[in-house]
Amino acid sequence: MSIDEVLRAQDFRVTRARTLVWQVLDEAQSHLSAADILQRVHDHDESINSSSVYRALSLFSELELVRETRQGELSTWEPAHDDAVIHLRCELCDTTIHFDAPTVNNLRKQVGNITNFTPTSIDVRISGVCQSCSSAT
Amino acid sequence: MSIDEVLRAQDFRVTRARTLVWQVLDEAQSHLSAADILQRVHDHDESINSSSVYRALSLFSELELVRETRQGELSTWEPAHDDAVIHLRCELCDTTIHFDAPTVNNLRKQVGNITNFTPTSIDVRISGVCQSCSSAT
DNA sequence: GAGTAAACTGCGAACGATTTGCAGTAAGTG
DNA sequence: CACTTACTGCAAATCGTTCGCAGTTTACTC
Repeated sequence: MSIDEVLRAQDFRVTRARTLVWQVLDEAQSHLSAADILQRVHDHDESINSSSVYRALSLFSELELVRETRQGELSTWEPAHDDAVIHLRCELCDTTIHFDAPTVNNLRKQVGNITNFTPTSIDVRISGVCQSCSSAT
Repeated sequence: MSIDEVLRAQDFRVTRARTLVWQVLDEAQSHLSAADILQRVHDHDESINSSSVYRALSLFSELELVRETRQGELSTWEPAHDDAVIHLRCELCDTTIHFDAPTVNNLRKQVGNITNFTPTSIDVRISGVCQSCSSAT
């Protein structure tokens, strides 16, 4: 289902701002800051305002089409994905990559079994140095 | 080693603001926002300014005496602790509790072995509903 | 204790990412 | 094409956090 269809199916209008923001996130498939997104949107259409970008992002969040994450000072967004994924964030270049680890689900179960806490979502983040930064010494 | 000694050992001065901020964090042993901290500091001394609280927190962060975390909109601070600890955050009451899970270290090793990413710190957060909130239905 | 240099504080102004109010624009419908 | 109203651009507001500066405290020496 395309973004247009998703929007229309829920009675939201398909607008240039929304389409472009989605396209940018979908093409990048990585963590982008609001500034990144705005810049890439502007590559397609200078006239889109930052408010519209924020408004599109918050709509997409509500529809659970994107996932917002705080990284250091600012928020980043990426297309929504399964949460049994580890975010590896490079301290040098600030890039985040994904690592698919089924173990994460065990961790979640473990907590559910041992404690009286009922988990709904899990978020595993590891900071460190990525391959390209460590080889670029 | 008391906070006073830690500070003096590194040639920082022991001041009322620093002492109070540390005392508040140490007594709470939980995640406090800057506003929480300021308020509790003010319970002891009205004259301490918020800038001083922020400055104390950022000093303590550099000395790795406290750990700063982003929770939703704002930052929270807590005394530093081992990172093989899972943060369980209740979606209803916004409280964060700790769960000691040795498995976390396995996860870290796994990533180190399988990928070319060199981990330095790991942060596992689980959202859900805590016991008191789920029984208070 | 008094004297000193430098570190630290309070204050208020600045900052910067995000949000909001409003008047105008454009998406969807018939 | 005409009409309704959701959505947008703009500029101003918000709000947690940071910063510059003048005045105060700390730690140190005598």
